[in-house]
Amino acid sequence: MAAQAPAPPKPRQATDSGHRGLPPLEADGAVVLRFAPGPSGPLHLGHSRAVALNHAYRELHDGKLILRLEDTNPAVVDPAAYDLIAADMEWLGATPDETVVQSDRLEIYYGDARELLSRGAAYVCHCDAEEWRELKRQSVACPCRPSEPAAQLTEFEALLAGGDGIVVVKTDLADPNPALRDFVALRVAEAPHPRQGDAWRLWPTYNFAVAVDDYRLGVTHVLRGKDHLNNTQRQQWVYRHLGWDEPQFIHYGLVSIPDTLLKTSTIREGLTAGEYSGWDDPRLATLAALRRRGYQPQAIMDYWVAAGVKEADITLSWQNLEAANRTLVEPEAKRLFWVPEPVELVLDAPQPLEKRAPFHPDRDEMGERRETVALGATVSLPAADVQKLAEGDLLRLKNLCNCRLCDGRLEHAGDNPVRGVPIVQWCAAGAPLQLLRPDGSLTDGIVEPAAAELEGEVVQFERVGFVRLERGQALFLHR
RNA sequence: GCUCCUGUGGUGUAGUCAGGCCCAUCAUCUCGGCCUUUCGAGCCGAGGACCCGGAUUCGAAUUCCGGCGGGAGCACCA
Repeated sequence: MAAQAPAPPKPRQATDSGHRGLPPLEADGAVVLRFAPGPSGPLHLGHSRAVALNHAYRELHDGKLILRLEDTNPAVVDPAAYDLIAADMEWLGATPDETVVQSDRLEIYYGDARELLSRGAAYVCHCDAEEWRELKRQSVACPCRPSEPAAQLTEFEALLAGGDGIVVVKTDLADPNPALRDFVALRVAEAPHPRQGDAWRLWPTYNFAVAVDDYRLGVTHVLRGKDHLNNTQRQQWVYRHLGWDEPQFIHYGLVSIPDTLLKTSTIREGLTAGEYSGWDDPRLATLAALRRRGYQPQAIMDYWVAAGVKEADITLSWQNLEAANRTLVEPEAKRLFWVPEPVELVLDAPQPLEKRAPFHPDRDEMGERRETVALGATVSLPAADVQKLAEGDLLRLKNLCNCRLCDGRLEHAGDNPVRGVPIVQWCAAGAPLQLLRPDGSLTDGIVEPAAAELEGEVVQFERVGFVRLERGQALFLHR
């Protein structure tokens, strides 16, 4: 007999114990969580919320976190994604305790499908897809639905061997919510699977595979976005049909991430069209791109924990995420002079001058950059700063000397800082270095020699912002 | 169209279940000041919110009713 309609997912109980951070889960034993992406590409900022929340709860309850790769649609599997996703999780500090791959588990789904069929809780359907949907819309059973379990099981074995058809989980056709009436559990996909070749032709759909796996892997808490609210109710039908105890379902609101392309399939299109240099193109919000620009995983994780698990939809604030990252990066970042759109001026000084500039203004132990500026040397200054200067104006070359703009040259005007005089970064020696911003724009500039030793590091270009140095270019992180 | 979720300053969040301790918390943000040889950091100060309307109550962000707004699902995708 078919089960009763499951109750809608219970709202999360607020059991905040007073301390900051996430409210503890209701749990009377071990806590098992899972992060379950489809391997269609590497992870992006949107995915990181699920990773962060599941990981935070694993830590809070000393539980277990499973990475489950949901690759039951051969058409959208990227073979490279399995490793990329694992690497992204590791970078975030959320290494899974266990990894399972759905395409390795087809026999398990078949077993539970047979059980559903034998209980009269599912049926094999050969109707035309359009007609079947239309009948559902009208709350009418299709002709395949009523036949006996024994006949259904025979149909199922036939379907495994060949032919067309689907396996459908019975729900309540009269459910007022059209999204909840009978859903497909298995369907035929003849395309070869990147990992399994043509070993299988009958593949489970998302809802069926998720229900089976969450139960069989012992998941106690299903933590995911609100967009799965209906899926939860569909999956609950499987639990009821098979007499399984349900995990606790928790849904957090949708996140909208402004000014950002997150859809993996769209990114992939841009990639094949040559629009992006790779998954880590700094214009993207993949974790690979953020990592490359110098984002610290902890900033991302902390951001999501602070956002919590409310069901209200939220908007990500880049400003706030940047602030979280800045507090992490600021104490460690060495300071460097980088001169954007440089203008060269001869510096007239009575003798060679020596620059002594600390790598960090608040941390002497990080050392300093020293450089001698020869007599009659040319220094580069930011064009924007030079333009603001009137003839005869006083200017301080940071960590070097004061000078005055006279006749297109800089005249030395004392060594000690003078209050109220604008202070600018400059370069005498130095190498050309372009700054690439997340909007894709490139700015030419010159960086001081000390940069050569700092490739790969997050540094601060004084008066410009934090950047990560690569060979031949700098990637803008944020102010 | 049907079904469901949700609404506290610019952003996120605490408080909402058990109405008064909330002229509302914290962070970020914005503005001003101090400090600083960076427009970074730090310190000090200020600014800014309970979607709207009724009802219940001595008292409502918190309860009830009605609006309005935002979002999602209705795939042989995940």
